Amino acid sequence: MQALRSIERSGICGEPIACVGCEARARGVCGALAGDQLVSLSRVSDRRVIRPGEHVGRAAGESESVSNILSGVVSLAKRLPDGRQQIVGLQFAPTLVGRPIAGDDAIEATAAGPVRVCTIPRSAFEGVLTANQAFERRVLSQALSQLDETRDLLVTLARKTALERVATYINMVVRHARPVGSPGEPGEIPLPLSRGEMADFLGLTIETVSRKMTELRKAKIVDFANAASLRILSQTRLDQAAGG
Amino acid sequence: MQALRSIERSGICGEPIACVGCEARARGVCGALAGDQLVSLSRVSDRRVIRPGEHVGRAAGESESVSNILSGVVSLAKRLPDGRQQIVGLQFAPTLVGRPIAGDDAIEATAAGPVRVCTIPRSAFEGVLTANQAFERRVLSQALSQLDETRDLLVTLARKTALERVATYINMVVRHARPVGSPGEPGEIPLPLSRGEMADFLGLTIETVSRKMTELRKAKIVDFANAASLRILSQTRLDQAAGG
DNA sequence: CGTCGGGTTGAGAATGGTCAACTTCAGTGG
DNA sequence: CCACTGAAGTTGACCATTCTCAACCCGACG
Repeated sequence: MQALRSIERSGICGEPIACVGCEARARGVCGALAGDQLVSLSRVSDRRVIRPGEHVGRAAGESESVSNILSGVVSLAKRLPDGRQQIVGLQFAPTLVGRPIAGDDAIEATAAGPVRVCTIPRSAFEGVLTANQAFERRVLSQALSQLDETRDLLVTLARKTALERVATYINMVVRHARPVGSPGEPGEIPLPLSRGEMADFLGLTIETVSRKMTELRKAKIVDFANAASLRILSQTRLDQAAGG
Repeated sequence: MQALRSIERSGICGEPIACVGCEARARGVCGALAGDQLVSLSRVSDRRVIRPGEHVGRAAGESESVSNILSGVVSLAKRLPDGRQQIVGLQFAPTLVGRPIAGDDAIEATAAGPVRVCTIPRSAFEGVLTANQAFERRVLSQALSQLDETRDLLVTLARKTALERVATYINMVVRHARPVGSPGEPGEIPLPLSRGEMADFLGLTIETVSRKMTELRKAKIVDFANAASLRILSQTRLDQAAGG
């Protein structure tokens, strides 16, 4: 969780050094920012690395904040009073974690694997939200995308079989692993979640996830030597197994 | 689907007649509008009544639009290629139905019971979104609320038992039936969804919903003469049955 | 009075959960 | 280098919840 704060500017056009080449600037909400706004935001923002299993945005009693994911995967989990829990979303770079505007939440954002984030106090974030309408539009757009994704996940959990859910998850990871143009068959794809986290995400148990992974392997749809990565043997049949 | 278009203004302060006393104006996104903006929006908006089972916002080959629910309940459903379907959200007044900004959707918004809406062409809606930042903020806020609700539903479907889901649904209806201050034990509460729709919403089958309703009745937690409404006998035990 | 849609109830099947044993592998210390 | 340990993963046997299929009920409506 080392703080890499940088408030220097790069020489050329006044863009803060921390923001040069940043994923959030290229494709995330910060793309709407320039000049003074970017500089003043970068002055209060804080780049850090979150270790696997640590919470995002609640580092050591600090106040409410919003974080931009720069790399890695963050899981959002909710918990029922009796302890049952469910991962309600996985977020990849470059998306926002944390409430952009006030509201009760009770969501746990946890780093699945190492995650780099750029954290901004919520007060500062809200300031930019109000000062820059293009920024607010991007936040709205991102919220709507997350709504869509959450609804898709809802259908998956409510209507798909265990095998379909596992296949759907693998497909989801594959889509994020190959950023844009998809080369036919890549090599080993790292799985960001452990079996237990997959179970939490897919509304299953560890045992069922394990069984269905084995089933996919025995059906020669995927193959893997270790549990944490795999290789797609037939994308077609994987899509089929994912059931839409 | 009668069109009740009204572009007249009320005498007093220039508020369009159609907007006087409107739910969407009191608590919905239109609360951010006044004067000319409200007038010009009301000029292109269209109040109509949607009959049960009809789709919202796709009336007879019209272009893309956004609708504000004035009264009634709208269900949002997604469908898998093989026909399995799932209701991914229920929306009550005064919330927006339809994509505020572009994006692919494939969601079916259907009236569950009679619904009154105020429909606005998306182009006009986007115009207001850009012209009035308070309006955009309300849209963002509503999107975030929907995200929260969808995540709650996700946990319910992924982790709760059939009985808990049915009880959770009843509680949800109760909360919307008693708008604000809840008088202890009200009378008959109408259930907006049929058993089949409840099943689609809760990720169950009609038979299981029916059985669990019976179970709740036999346990004297609720009571009902007809299938379409019920009476709460013990809110405490209902909360308990809903499991958080 | 018959039919139709929606709802309820029952019996049996099946999917996924539970509990428990076992394997694998990384890390540790002899 | 090897044995030990603990965490993560796999596999198996059994069980429970929910689904499937089918019959039946009931009220609305012709």
